Amino acid sequence: MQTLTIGKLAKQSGVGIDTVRFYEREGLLPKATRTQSGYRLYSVADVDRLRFIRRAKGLGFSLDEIAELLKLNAAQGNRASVKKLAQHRLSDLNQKISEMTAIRDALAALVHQCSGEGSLKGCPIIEGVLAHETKHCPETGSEKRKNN
Amino acid sequence: MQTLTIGKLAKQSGVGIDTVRFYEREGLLPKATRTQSGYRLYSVADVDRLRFIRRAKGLGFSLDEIAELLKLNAAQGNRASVKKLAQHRLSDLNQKISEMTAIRDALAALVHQCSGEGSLKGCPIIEGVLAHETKHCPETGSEKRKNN
DNA sequence: CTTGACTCTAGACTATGGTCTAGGGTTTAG
DNA sequence: CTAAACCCTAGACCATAGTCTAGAGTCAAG
Repeated sequence: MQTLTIGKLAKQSGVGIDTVRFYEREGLLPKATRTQSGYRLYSVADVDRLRFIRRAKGLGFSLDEIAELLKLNAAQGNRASVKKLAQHRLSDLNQKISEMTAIRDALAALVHQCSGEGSLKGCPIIEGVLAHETKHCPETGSEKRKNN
Repeated sequence: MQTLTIGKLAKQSGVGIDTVRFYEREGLLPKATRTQSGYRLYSVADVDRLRFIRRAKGLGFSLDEIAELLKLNAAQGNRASVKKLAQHRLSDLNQKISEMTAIRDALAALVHQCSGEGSLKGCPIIEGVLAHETKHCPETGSEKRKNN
């Protein structure tokens, strides 16, 4: 079984060297075995693991969620827990998509109304942003502990 | 014309006090006039400005973009530039929405295939993430300057 | 005049996901 | 043997958008 240095691993899995070390620190990759001089050694299984991480990231999983997925996998977890995680991600995605779509539609309407000519006085886009009632302000993030 | 202290301004515009100061530092609000003892003083125009910022943020503009919008407004910019900015945001949004939708569909298919029962061996979600070819990996952010 | 509410500053800290630097040691090709 | 290319560590730094802290000054009410 051939072993890889960190540079080869990084190249083969399409991430940066620093990223590999970062993932190790964060627990997404197990501590690598080392040569007597301290160099990390990897196997092709690690290439797969890194690719898994990349793809899961591509599916919008956060590193924390990916760690959980990998843990479930390693611990011979059951499908129910994996499915739950994936469903959670799915509804999160649906939520975000509908929020963004609402925003997109509001902005598109404004852009559509704007001739693109003349001064800013009465520009529908500027006015539109000024005029909007709080409808289009999804969580502004300032509802927690205002003015101390 | 009545003036407001920072606390009143923050309350009336629905942001935190620290946020007001932060926006001033970042150039989204002009340097406030001060009392002789150094307290910031604001007018109702500043309430409008802050509300503008909130709403633009709600429309997905970044603080940098909002600063640009405000600058255009202040500089009596023309509609063409505002429209350009808004269109840029719009296509950005459309791009993100379609990426997220593709991801959502891929994940939904995986979840749909998974019974939610049994061990992880052969779980369609895990296998799905492992099997995916690079199709569903939009910019992974590691194409810039890999392995130094 | 004191107390509490309010404000000031600079700078540290949060979360996310890395990326880069300095100052070394190691390995490999010529 | 030497130089390039590679690897190591700890810790700083990036962007984003704030949030919080410490220590001090100010303002209004009782």
